[in-house]
Amino acid sequence: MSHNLPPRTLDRILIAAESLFAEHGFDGTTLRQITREANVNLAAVNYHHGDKESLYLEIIRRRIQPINKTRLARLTEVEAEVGDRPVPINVLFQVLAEPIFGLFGDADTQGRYSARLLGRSLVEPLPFMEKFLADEFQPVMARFGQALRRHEPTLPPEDFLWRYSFVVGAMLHTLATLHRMKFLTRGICRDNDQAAASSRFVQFATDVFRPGLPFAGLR
Amino acid sequence: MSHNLPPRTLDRILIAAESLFAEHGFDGTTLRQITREANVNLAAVNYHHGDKESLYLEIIRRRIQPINKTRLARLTEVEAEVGDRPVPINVLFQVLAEPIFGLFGDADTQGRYSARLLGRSLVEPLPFMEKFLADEFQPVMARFGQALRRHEPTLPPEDFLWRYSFVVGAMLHTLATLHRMKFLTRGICRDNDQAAASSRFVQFATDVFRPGLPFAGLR
DNA sequence: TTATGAATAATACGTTCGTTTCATACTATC
DNA sequence: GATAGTATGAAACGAACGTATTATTCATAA
Repeated sequence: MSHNLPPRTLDRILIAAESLFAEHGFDGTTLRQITREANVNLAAVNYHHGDKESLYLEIIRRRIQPINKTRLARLTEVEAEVGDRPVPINVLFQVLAEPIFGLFGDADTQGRYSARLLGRSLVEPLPFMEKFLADEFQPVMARFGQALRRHEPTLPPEDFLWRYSFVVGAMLHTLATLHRMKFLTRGICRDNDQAAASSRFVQFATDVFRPGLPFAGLR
Repeated sequence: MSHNLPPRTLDRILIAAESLFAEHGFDGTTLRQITREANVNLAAVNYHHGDKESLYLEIIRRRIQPINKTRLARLTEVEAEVGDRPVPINVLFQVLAEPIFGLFGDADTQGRYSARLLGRSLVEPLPFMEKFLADEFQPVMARFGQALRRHEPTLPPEDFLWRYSFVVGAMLHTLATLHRMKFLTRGICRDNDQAAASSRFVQFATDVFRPGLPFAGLR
C-alpha cells in the first residue's frame, strides 16, 4: 500500500545491477554481486523484481522505452515541420542517435553503463528478451526506415538494408566501446565523449546515406 | 570404445566449444555442455586444454592468428605491387575484411560460429584475453592504419580514428549478426551470405574513406 | 495503541559449476 | 608379451549459483 515511500532498495538494485550487467554480462553477473554492491539483502532481488531474467529485462526496458518514445515524438515533430518534403538525413539520424547517446550525458556515471548495456544486449539479445526487443523496436524501425527511404526511393531494398545494417552496427559498437575509446585509439580520442560520439556518428551516417555516393548504384 | 579416426578428442572439444561459446558466450557455456556435445568425457577438457579460460583463448587464437597472418602477407604483397604509390582504399579493406569474412565460406557450418565468436569477443573482450588481443592486433592495426592514412594525410588523427572506429564497428557487428540477417531485415537479406557481406562491406568502407567526402573537414 | 501488511534479514535448499582424483583402457616399444 | 606412457572414464570435491523459506523489523491505518 505504501507506494509513496522512497523505494530506495528497489532502485539501488537496479543501479547496481545495471553497471554489473554492463561490465560482465547477464551470465557473468551473480545476484550476490548485485546485492552486495547495492547493499541490500540477497532476497531483495527476488522479492522486488522476481527472478534474474525479469530484473534484467526491467533494466533494459526502463532505459530503452523512454528513448524510443522520444525518438518517435521527435520524428513526428520534424515530419510536421517539413510538411510533404522528406526530413533531411542528418535530422533523421539526430533523432535516432541523440536520445540514445544522450545516456552518456547523465550527471553521474550511471548513463555510461546504461548505454554500454544497451549496446551489448542489442547486438546479441538473450533468448528471453527477443520478443520484447522485436515489439519495442518495430515501430521505431518502421517509421524511421520509411522516412530514410524517401531519400533513396529507387535503391533496391537489399542495398538499402545492407547500408543500414552497417550504420546501426557502427552505432551499437560505439555504445558498447565508448568507455574504452582512449585505449582503442592509443590515447587520441577521449573516453565517454558523448558529444563527439553523437555528432560524429550523425555526420558519418548522413554521409553514408547521402544520395549520389558512387557505391549507391554500383552493384 | 569406438574411436573415430579423423577428429580426435582434442579437436572435437574445440569444435563443440566454439559453437557453444559463439551462441551463449563464455559464462553462458558450461564444460558439461561442451563435453556432451563433443561426446567426450568431462575431464577431457582439463586434461587436454587446461582450464576453461585456456580453452577459450585457444579457440580464439587458432582462428585469428591465421587471419592476421594472411592480412599482413597480403598487405605486403599489394604494397610491393604499387611501389611508392598508396594502396587503393578498396584493396586495403579487401585485405582487412576478406580473410575474416572468409570464415563464413567453410564447407561445413563451423565457420559461421568462428566468425560469430570472433565478432562477439572482439567487441567486449574478456579480461583474461585483453593482453593477447592487444599483442595480436597491434601489428595489423599499425600497418593497416599507416597505409590507410596515406589517403587522408592532412586529416586530424581524431577525425580519422572516429571514422575508423565506426567502420570497424560495422564489420564486427556484421560478423556477430550475419547469422540472423534474414530476421533483422524482415526476410530481405539472406543469412550467412558471406559474399554479400564481404563485398558490400568493402564497398561501404571504401566510400566512407574516399577523400573529399563533405564531412572530412566539417568539424 | 495495536493490528496488519510490506519490507528486510538470516539462512537453508537443491543444483550445477569448474576442477580434481584415481582407476581403467589403450598404444607403442622393447 | 610385459611394460611404460598416454588417454579416457566414473565419480566426487568444495564452492557458488538462483531461489525459497521463515522470522523479524518497520510504517501506517484503524
